[in-house]
Amino acid sequence: MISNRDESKRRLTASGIKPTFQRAVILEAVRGKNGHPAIRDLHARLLRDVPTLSKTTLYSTLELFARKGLVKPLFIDPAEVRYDGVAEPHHHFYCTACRRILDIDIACSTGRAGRIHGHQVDEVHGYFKGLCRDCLAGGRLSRAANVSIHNSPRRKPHA
Amino acid sequence: MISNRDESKRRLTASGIKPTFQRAVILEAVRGKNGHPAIRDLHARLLRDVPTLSKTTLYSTLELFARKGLVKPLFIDPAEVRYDGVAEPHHHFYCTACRRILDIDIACSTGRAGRIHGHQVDEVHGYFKGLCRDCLAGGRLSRAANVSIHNSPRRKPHA
DNA sequence: GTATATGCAAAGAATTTGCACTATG
DNA sequence: CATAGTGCAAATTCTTTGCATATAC
Repeated sequence: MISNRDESKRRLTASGIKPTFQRAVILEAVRGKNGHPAIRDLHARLLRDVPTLSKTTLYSTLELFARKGLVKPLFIDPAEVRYDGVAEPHHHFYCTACRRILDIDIACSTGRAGRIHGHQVDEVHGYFKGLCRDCLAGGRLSRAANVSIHNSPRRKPHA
Repeated sequence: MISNRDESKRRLTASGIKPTFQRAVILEAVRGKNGHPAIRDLHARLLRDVPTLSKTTLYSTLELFARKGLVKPLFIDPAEVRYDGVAEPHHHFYCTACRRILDIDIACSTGRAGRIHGHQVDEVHGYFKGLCRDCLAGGRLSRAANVSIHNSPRRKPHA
């Protein structure tokens, strides 16, 4: 859709980022459905539209976006960094079965909390882990859940 | 101290773990001062006492401990997994300058929250990030803080 | 046109795995 | 003794880096 692409470019310009084709595509993807993707997900997904897109570009672009506040990296998945296209502070639920990350809409300490115990708090992350309701209900949406780094699944080597 | 070592062995036995020498040493270290160590920290620290201790053993032992509930892995440091020797639920502060992890003593959603939005919550992690009060006061305790994975420092390759 | 972005290939680090050796009960 | 734990070495994956090419303004 032209509108999404243009919307992304506008957003990039507004953040002081030169709106290249790749950046617009990437921003669009991080903000789109299938939220909270990992670099690998983005790479696999976008390769269809942009066959030359490299992981190098994904890494550098997402770092740039994070630096400019357009996306937030999440360290909730023990296997890899996931990216949140919604910059407004909110909490997250990580399903240890299907590995999806879902937004949690509770207000507890969500904002910049200022100071705690004398420490200057710049970020607050509420990470909830367990089984999402879809997996509880039968898990037909489940992806492979190879267990590895303790208590949490991790993608197994493709050995 | 013999008592700490014995205390660790007792703790291992109580958790149904065969109390080997290495395991006692490792448990002692995770629970001791310099809390929330990474595998690398433990390896460097323990090599003095147990020169043959391998990272393989550290990985497998800590996974075992986590499975038995003796320690909790923390994914707050973007660079590596850190381990908490205190299994009771509590929150954490990560200093982006000195990379220390400090316990945060607030009650917000600390316990097993049961259900949220229909999801079964098994774990709750409150991760606060910013500058600790020591670093704010001058940072003489600071370790090297090589920036990498966006907004948070990561140990640089030893290139 | 010139600075910046992109992408390929290779390096670097954390983590996992296979197998031989060793210590525990 | 027999089982289970330990450790070395190699493999795997994520992430970073160097440099040559291509693109945006």
